[in-house]
Formats: sequence, C-alpha cells, structure tokens
Amino acid sequence: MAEAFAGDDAYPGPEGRAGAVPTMRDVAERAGVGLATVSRVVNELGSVRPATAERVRTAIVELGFQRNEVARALRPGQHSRTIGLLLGDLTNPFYATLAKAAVAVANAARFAVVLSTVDEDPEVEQQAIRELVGRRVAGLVIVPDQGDYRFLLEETGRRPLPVVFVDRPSAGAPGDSVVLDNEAGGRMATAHLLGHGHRRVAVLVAPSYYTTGRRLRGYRRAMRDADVPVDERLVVTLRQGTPEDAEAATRSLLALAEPPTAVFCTTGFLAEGAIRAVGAASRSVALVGFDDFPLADLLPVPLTVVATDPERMAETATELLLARIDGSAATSTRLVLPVRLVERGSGEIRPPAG
Amino acid sequence: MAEAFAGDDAYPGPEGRAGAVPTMRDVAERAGVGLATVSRVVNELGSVRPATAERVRTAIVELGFQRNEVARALRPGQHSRTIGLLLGDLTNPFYATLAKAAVAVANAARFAVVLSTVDEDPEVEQQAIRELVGRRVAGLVIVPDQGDYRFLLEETGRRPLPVVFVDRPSAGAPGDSVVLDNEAGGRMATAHLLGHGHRRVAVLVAPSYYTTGRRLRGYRRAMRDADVPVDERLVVTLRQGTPEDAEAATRSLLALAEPPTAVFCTTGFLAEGAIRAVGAASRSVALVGFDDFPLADLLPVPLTVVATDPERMAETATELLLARIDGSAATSTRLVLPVRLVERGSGEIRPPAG
DNA sequence: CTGTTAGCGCTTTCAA
DNA sequence: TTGAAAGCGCTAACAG
Repeated sequence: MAEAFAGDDAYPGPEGRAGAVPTMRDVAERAGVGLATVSRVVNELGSVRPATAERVRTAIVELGFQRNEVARALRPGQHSRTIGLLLGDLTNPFYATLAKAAVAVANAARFAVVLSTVDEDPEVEQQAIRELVGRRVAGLVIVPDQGDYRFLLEETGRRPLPVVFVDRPSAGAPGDSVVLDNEAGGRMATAHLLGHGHRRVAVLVAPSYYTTGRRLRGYRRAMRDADVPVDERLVVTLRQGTPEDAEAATRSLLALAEPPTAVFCTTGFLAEGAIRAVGAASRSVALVGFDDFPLADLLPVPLTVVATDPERMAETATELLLARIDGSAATSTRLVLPVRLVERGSGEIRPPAG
Repeated sequence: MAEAFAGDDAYPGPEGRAGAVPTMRDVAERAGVGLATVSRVVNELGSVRPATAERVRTAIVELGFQRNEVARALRPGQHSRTIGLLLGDLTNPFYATLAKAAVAVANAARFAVVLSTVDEDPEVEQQAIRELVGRRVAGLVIVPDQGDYRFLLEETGRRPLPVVFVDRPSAGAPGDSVVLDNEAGGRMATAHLLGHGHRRVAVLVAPSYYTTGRRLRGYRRAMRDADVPVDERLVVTLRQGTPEDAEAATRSLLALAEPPTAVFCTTGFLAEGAIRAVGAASRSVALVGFDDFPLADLLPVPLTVVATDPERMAETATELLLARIDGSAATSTRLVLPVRLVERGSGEIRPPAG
C-alpha cells in the first residue's frame, strides 16, 4: 500500500507572493485598468471591451485572485452567496440525506452552506437563525421545529429573507415549503396491514405535530375506510420519539390482554425500537415503518416501509430557495411529494389464525 | 393531534422598526455615545464606565441589535467566526457523526460551520477550499482525500490558516491531525478471528491509502505474530470501496477452492456488502467490521466490529482548531485515538470443524 | 467603454 | 474613559 503525500519540494503556488491575498486593486494595477473594470469582468457585466477583459482575466489568473466574498457581501443589496441550513440530528439518516442533497445543489450553484443543527430548543434555534441573518445569508432552508418563525419577517431587513421549509410547513411564517404526502403514507401503510388480514393494528406516533400527526390521520382514515373501529389503546403517542421510547411502548402493547397483531411505526427511529421489542419477544408481529434506511432489507425480517425521497425533497427545496434568491419564482409555493410502499416482508406477515 | 402554528396576530418584533437592521451607529445614537464605545461594549474590551456600558446594553436590547459579522470580518486581522468543514458523503454514518460533533462544538463557541461535501475529486475539493478561504473562514477541519494540501500554505495570506486534518493525516501540508489507531484496530480484529480458530482469514481493503492501509498492516502484523502465512489471494483491494464492490468480492472469495472461513472488512460499507454476500450464500463465515453503525446489533448475525469514536474524534479536532484560531495551542499536534473491539456474534463464529 | 469616487458596518489608532 | 476618523475590499453610481 503506497504511502500518500510523499515528496517535500516547496510548492510555489500560482505566481502571487505568499503573505498577502491579492485584491481587485492589485489585479487592476497589474492589468493597467481601473478597479471598476475588474469588478465588471469578475461579475460578467458585459460592457467591457473583449481585449480589456482578457487582460484582466490574465492578471486574475497570474495573481491567483479570488474575490473576497466578505467584502462583497457588505455592500447593501448584496448577499453572501451563502445559505443557511437548519435541521435536526445528522445522525438520523433522514436528515443526513437532506443535508447531503442540499449541499450538493447549493455548491453546484456556487453557494456555500452554513449548517446548524438544532435539537428541539426553540430558543437555541431562534438564536441560530439570528446569527445566520447577522452573517447575511441569502436564504434559509429550515426543517422547522414547532416553534414560531414569524420573527423571520422582522429579522429580515428591507425585504423578507427567502426561506423554504422542508418536511413540515410553518404556518404564519413567510416561506415556501416542500413536504411529503404524509397522510397518504399513513393510509397506505395501514391499508396494507388491513389488507393482510390484520384488525388490531397499533400505531406509534412521535411528538412532532406535523408529519407524524398527518400519518396518524392517514391511519384513521384507512381504518374508517375499512370499517375497522380504532382501539385508542393501540394509538400510542410517545413523549420523546426515540428508539428506546418506541421499544418500551411496543413492549407494553405486546403485553396487553389483546395485543396488536401489527404495528405501524410513523418514523424510522420508532421502527427501530419496535423491531427490538418484537425481536426480543420473538413474536410474529407485522411491522411497517416510515422512511427507508440503509440496512432495512438485511434485518432478520426485512422491514416493509413507506419510503420517502428525502434527497429529492432537499433538492427541490434548495432549488426553490435559489430561485427565490435569484428573484425569479413567483407566488408562495407549497409542494407535496409522493411516498411509496416498499414491501420487504415485515408488513406482509399475516395475523395468527383465529 | 394539535395542529401547530395556529394564531395569526401580527408579531411586533423587538422594538426596532422593521425594514432596516439596526447598526452600531443606531445603537450609539440611541445610547447617546460614540460609535467606538458601542464597539467596546460589544467586544467587552473593558475601559468603559459601567454606567455608560449599561446604557449601551439597554439600547442594544431595545433595538434588537446584532453585530454584522460580515462587516466585522472585513477588517484586517479579523476572522469571520466561521470554520469550514470538508468531508465525504454524509450518507455514511461515520461522516454524519463527525459533522454533528464538529457543528456542536463550533456552535457552542459561537462559530458557524460551512459544510462542503467533497466526493473524491481533488480539483473540486481544492476549489471548495479556495472558496472557503475567499470567505475568510477562520480555520478548516478537513477529512483529507489523497490530494495535495500544500497549496493551503499559499492560499492563506500572512500567516497560515489553521487547519486540522481528521481521520487521515496529510503529510506535507501544515496542520494538526486527529486519527484513529488503525493499525491496532486491524491487529485486534485479525487476532480475534485467529483466536477463534480461523486460519484462512480474508481481508477486504478499500482504496483509501491511509486508514485502510494501516488496518491492513495490522492484519499482516497479527498474522505474522500468530505465525499464519498470508495467502495473498485472500487480500482483496477493491476499486471503489462500495458495498456492491464488497459484495462481489466476497462472493468471489467464497467461490474459491479453499474459501476463507473469516473475513475482516476494513470499513463499514465493506462490511455491509460482505454481510449480503455471506447471507445470500447462507454460509457460516465469521465477520468483523470496522466502524460501528446503528443497527449492527439487529442483524441476523449481530456484527462484531472494531468500534471507533468518530464523535470524540471530531470534537477533539474542532476544539484543537478553535484553540489554534484563538492563538493558543502550541506546536503541531498529532493525536491518535484508541479503538475497541465490540463482540456481537459474527466475529465469534468458529471455523467448520476440520 | 472606462475610471473615479463614495460608502457598506465595523474595529482601531489617535487625540482629547 | 471617550469620540472622531481612517480604512478593510468591494459594488454602483456618476462622469468622462
């Protein structure tokens, strides 16, 4: 195995003397033109004679000049070619995928992404947003907590800062949103279980008002459509939404006199906990999760899930944001992306005969 | 389920007129002091009479003033309270965990984090770094590719930009590094398998010169220590390092006339592929992975791994970087963090009798 | 088409 | 202890 980074010879760098980052003034001097001309060339404003532009470009390359984005962003009406990305725990593959996609889209448009992870504390989150505004980000992609985002209207200076909410809308706050069709997902999951003969279908709900609430709504809808009464003891709203929470809750469910024969888990974390509880009880309980995750198909009973497309969601959201920043994009948008059921085994288990 | 974000009444915002972000000048005017005094208070430079300072602070709160970080960063010798974070695919839980920890540490110190994901292209990466330098980041946390980072020395202006390399060092480039004890990990994994009676131990190596090479070195060392000759057909260096690659390679290994009875997978992705291949062949092959991952204990055969602590690695690196930025931290540092073997079952499978 | 100039909001001498 | 003033590097009038 080769050892990397061998060699030790001095690296000259692209012409420019080390010790000072070249400025537009330096470029102007070298090209024998005025400062403004350099700016025009850099910003591709046209109205520069090709020959002059070429001289400037040469000087730029020779000096290794790169525009100082900080200085640029200081000018009124200019933004920083930076967007802020606020989301939850990156350890959750759902958020990680969102982040990856958002960064990819933004970077492709030469925007930088400032990442802030916010864990459930509205105070902290609001402070984080203020910081970002203070840094003159051009816009924000936010996976909103259940906080109040209307302050964004104020924080924002002359015209409202472009904001796109992802995964959950944020009523009252200005901004577009890109969300999943959560209710349809809940309906699909539940109908699938009912279709396999289950009548006692439990549902685990995490305390996120929006997504999980919609998924529950879908559950109720499917139950009603199938004329199966909902046993409210099988509807469990968790306090935390952690795998541990879900594991405990599932255990309790299985300990009921009339335990459920199937469980619909409204998030990936909840599914994880339920799998543990079901596995420990070595019981045959049907399971459907929400959000796909990497090794779902490798589990002892491969997990059937309502798969979402977080990548596309983040891409869409970021593109929308960039369009807004650009000044295009018209009226407030609210996109709803489809979900789909992926059958893998755990959702196709039939209830015990009887 | 309550619907969030109800209510519609106008939100007044903290005093200040909407439509213009307050500046230090506004604060100064309101407090009846000079601009410089406000700066002194904001920066806690002392040498301000307590009463005056108090008036300024009141004005700051009343106006909802927040320092414009962009303007601040423009001054020479000032940095932007922003660090750059360059790493690989966030979809890999290893990188996701690194990112999470780095952001947490940085934000706690009121530093923003600009995230760039770089996928294997040195050109793209170098451009990304240039961008970050152009944005006057105060420092960089980098999970280096096998590129050449010496240009950092030049990019950097008067004094070298603080840089900390994570997971892999970067010879030739200035900067501290925080890495794992990869060789020890490789030795532990291999010795563990040998200790359970295996003699034909295969190893899957991903094409990352540093980490994986060290892990392989550990493998060879353990084999030598146990006086087991290495069959080079069992040492497989993959072209891509993807799970698919690993799956195919494992399949080939199992198809050998004398197949291995154990496989040491030098990354998490490789373990994933190997698990698939082994599962598909429904063969009893011992497996040890590198890097722990979320559901490893839920697999049909729970995966034994050499567990690393990416969280601590990123925390350490970020703290080191902040210390450097702060001007403290002395000579160039190179930290090596320990790893540990986590037995879960797959690594304790014994070879078929014979 | 091109150059000169006036700031953006802040930190930092330099005087008072 | 405090204020006035000079820029940081850039963009956007405004002249030429």
